[in-house]
Amino acid sequence: MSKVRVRFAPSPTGGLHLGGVRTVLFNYLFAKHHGGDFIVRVEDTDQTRWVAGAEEYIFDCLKWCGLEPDESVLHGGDFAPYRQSERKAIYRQYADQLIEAGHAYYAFDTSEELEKMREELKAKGSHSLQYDQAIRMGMNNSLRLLPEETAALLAAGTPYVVRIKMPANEFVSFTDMIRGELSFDTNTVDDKVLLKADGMPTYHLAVVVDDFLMKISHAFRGEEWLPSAPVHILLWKYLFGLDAMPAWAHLPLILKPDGNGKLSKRDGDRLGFPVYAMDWTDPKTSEITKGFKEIGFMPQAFVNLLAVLGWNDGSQQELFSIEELIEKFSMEKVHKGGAKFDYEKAKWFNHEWIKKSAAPDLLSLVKKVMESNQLSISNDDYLLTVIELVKERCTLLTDFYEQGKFFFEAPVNWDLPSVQPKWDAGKKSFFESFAQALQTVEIWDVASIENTFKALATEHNIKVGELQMIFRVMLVGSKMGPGVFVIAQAIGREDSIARVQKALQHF
RNA sequence: GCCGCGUUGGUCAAGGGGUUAAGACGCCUCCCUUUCACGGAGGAAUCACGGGUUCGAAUCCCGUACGUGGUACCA
Repeated sequence: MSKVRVRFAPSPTGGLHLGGVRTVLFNYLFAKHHGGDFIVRVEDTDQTRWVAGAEEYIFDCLKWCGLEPDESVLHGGDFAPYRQSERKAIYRQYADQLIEAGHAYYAFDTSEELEKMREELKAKGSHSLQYDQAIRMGMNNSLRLLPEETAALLAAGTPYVVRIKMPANEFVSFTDMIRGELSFDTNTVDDKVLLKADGMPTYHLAVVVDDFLMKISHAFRGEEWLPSAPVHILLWKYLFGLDAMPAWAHLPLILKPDGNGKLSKRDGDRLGFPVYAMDWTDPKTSEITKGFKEIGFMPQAFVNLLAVLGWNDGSQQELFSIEELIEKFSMEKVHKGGAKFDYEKAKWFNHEWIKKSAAPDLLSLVKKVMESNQLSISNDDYLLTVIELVKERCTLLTDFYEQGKFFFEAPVNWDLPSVQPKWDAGKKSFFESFAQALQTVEIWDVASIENTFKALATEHNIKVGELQMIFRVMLVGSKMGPGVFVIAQAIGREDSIARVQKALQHF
């Protein structure tokens, strides 16, 4: 087998959807598993849908995910250009070739005429509203027109498109790596537009031409492309021969969690979770759509959760590093059916990744979180200690602020409702003595602080438990966080004493 | 409407003729911790339906239902 080469072909029309990232991921994993190349080709043939900044944003997302292409607009490569708008001239000759061979034709129908045609079909109660063999001889195209008429129209500069001429009574079949043998009746497929009036190819032509020219060995895309697969297969047959055609796999869709249909950005807004990989700002409306990155996901977790949405290796393993995924991934194990996205499970993956990450690997990420909350970090070693102490209770990276801020700042208000019912003169006197005792603790560590605390409690004849809760609220402000004595040790002697004394004035 | 694809607990899923039908998320109970998590022990909950084939179907076949995608000079 020749070298494995796969491509992801986004169109720069907006934010990068989770389903898009998963398509990237499956492409990437397959390529790397087989020692092949991963190519990103920008499909910007629709100028009306082009959005400023979208292309750059897509590459930023891939970078964040760690799924870097071997070849692309950004990375270069032997098959440049990688932007279809820059390849415009290439497609025309293949369209001409198809026309000459009788596999395609010129169509001069205006959009009004097309609309009228569909209206009429509908009125007649037709089952199909397609531009197909049933109606094409009644339309304004080179199939019906005399050659002279066509030539005259072309000479006059009449706008036209090129359509594929779907053959009658044929079955187009191919093997899908996920679904197996698939077969389509050409009678049910329409004469798709190949070249638009502006001279740009549609997806149908461009994907076939570029996959050939770029020596793509395996073509993976979403399930929504299945119905037009016969068009692509036929184009391969007419243009380059079926032997050169890449192997296909149509990936299952990612569905909305609650009801029906493909997951969309709207569902995220509605249900309160991100759908895009990173924050996306609409250049027209300046509206920001939240991304997984900014919400607090680790890229490893994001990649992990996407990988197991529609794929698993048959074992019970759920946590995979990218290296393990590359090793274990196989297209045959990808499911046929779509999967509903479950944000709760997504968060669980992130939680697991935070727990299993070593503090130094979390350092810069957590530092950013702290700093974006106006908490400046001057001591990395101290932050490392804090990370180690609180990471198991952080589901999102952004949780590190709530879970860790009291290590840096004394509380300004306290959970008084929990303290006051238990607060009395005896407790007050205990803490006064305790603050003093802390001055003289010789070695400032957990055991010494705890021993001092407990000995003093016994002396004052008060139950240790109640005292501990109050001590916690003094240090933290609320009933949360790691062990109290661990916190005391971490924040240090001066700070611990100061917090107790300050609390004493407010309780 | 027409064409295609799909269907194992609420969700992700293993299992591809004989299983008490794994596991995970979430939920509930308990233990640990006089905090919150982590961790641990339990629990409720599933093969869409109807026909075949077979000694035996979650597994194979056919229907039906439901879901979903396409049906653009969008990708």
